[in-house]
Amino acid sequence: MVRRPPTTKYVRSYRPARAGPLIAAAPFMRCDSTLPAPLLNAEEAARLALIASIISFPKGAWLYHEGDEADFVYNVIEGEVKTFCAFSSGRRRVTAFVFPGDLMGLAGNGRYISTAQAITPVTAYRFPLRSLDDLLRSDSQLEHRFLCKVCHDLRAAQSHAITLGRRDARGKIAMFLRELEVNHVAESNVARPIFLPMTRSDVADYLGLSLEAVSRSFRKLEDSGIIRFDDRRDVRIVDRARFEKLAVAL
Amino acid sequence: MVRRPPTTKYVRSYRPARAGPLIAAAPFMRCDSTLPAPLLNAEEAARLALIASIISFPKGAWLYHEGDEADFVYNVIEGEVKTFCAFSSGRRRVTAFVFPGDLMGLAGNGRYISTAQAITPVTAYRFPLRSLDDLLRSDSQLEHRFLCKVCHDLRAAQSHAITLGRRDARGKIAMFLRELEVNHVAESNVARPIFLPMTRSDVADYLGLSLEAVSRSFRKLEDSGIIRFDDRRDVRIVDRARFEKLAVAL
DNA sequence: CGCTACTTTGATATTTTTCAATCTTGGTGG
DNA sequence: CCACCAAGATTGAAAAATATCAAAGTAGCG
Repeated sequence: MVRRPPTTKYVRSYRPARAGPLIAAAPFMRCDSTLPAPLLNAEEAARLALIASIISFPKGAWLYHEGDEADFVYNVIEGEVKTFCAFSSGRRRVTAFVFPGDLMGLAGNGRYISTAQAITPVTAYRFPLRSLDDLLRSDSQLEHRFLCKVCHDLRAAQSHAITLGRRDARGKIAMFLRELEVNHVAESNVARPIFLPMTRSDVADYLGLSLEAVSRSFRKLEDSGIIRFDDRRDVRIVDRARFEKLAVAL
Repeated sequence: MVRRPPTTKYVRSYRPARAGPLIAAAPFMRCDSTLPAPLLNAEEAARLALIASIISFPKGAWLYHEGDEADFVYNVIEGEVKTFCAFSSGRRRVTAFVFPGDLMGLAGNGRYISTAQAITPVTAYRFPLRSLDDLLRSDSQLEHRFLCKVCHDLRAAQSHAITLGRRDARGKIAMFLRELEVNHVAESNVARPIFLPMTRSDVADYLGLSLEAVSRSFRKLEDSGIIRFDDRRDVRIVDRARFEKLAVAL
């Protein structure tokens, strides 16, 4: 029933631009900032790089499929990915948007629990699960970093669940925008519009709304003067105070 | 604004009935079963027990509060706990129900991200975060177990998000019941009614519904002959086929 | 045995989903 | 370089569902 295009393979063998994987997460223990920060130091990244290859995917490519044997874990370097579950009704539920610094494919117990598709051209480190498992078992320090990252992702998933629990479309959209914004801030401190690499339909599947509701909510927010679209993919928060009032979990 | 009863402290210093903590999770790597299974062997449990104390809480007690310094991690031995976020509107969102074999309090980055309250009398192992962190750093094997467990919880949180994404109350209820049922099966293979330790209001806050919608959905399912209540807290699946049709993510 | 907290049930109002049609935009190829 | 095409996005009107408000019914606990 579910269409299953083959997993796209585009191994590029160029040299890493960086010393190694960048894994971002808010720290596990007490710390000043709650913002995601690079988790690995140069040496740790280098150890990881030894088992990694770099792989690139064009926009729309499938990285892996729900139910497939989980052979690889990915660490996104550039671009954005969505992970989703597709149901027999044709409906989809997006479980996460994956950004640079994030891990993907780790959550499967032997098999991937969701399908991953590139929503922009993507470059990522790819770790054979087998090698990664061996490495982590023998490298306690590195394993601790992974534990931090997964805890971070768990928090993010719970936060997503809180967003989904809201019953007003505009509130969901506001919380979603703020989530994206935090990501931006983490990347650079420049105040720039929030970039929406995903389609309205993806947003709908992520927030548990119809795509029409997403479209209408964006419009209402813009008409109220709370946000402003530069174009369909770039939004600015115009009225911060009212925006925050909406985005505060209700 | 938010009422904040003091964290209840009832340290009981009896000897553990078991050799040590029981942490349940579906395995990380490929494996036959996807059901949660005990993750620790006797030796691992013993090592953990060295830094643990056993603590008991009466029904309704607060284990910790959102925003508090995260000093302890808990492993539930008996009883059930809910973790939730309370908002200024007085509304609550239940992020998880915690059962025996589960971990709690691990996800905070220095501070707890939710409030934990016992919904039945609870007994739990309590690990000082500081000691646990030291132990995990020095005990790679044990750390790997924790990584498995957190991955498991991440999957569970994403599954929760999928449930929340549904727009029909009955479907949400069905998925919720199945989630509880899997938990039961893991505990023992006996076919017995599904026990609902939480209130309808808790269920509503977990599923993003009003408590009236929860009540009505239960009734509709019972009137349709799909489920049957022995009493308000014990449900049986009467018509498995139709139940599964509902519970399949739509 | 009575109180209190939790549940159920009913009627109404609000929202969103659906269904359908139109409009944009980005990409392709002539 | 421009026109065309297809996927994505918007908008409108009607229908369905849940939220809300209000009141009455249960059950558990001391």
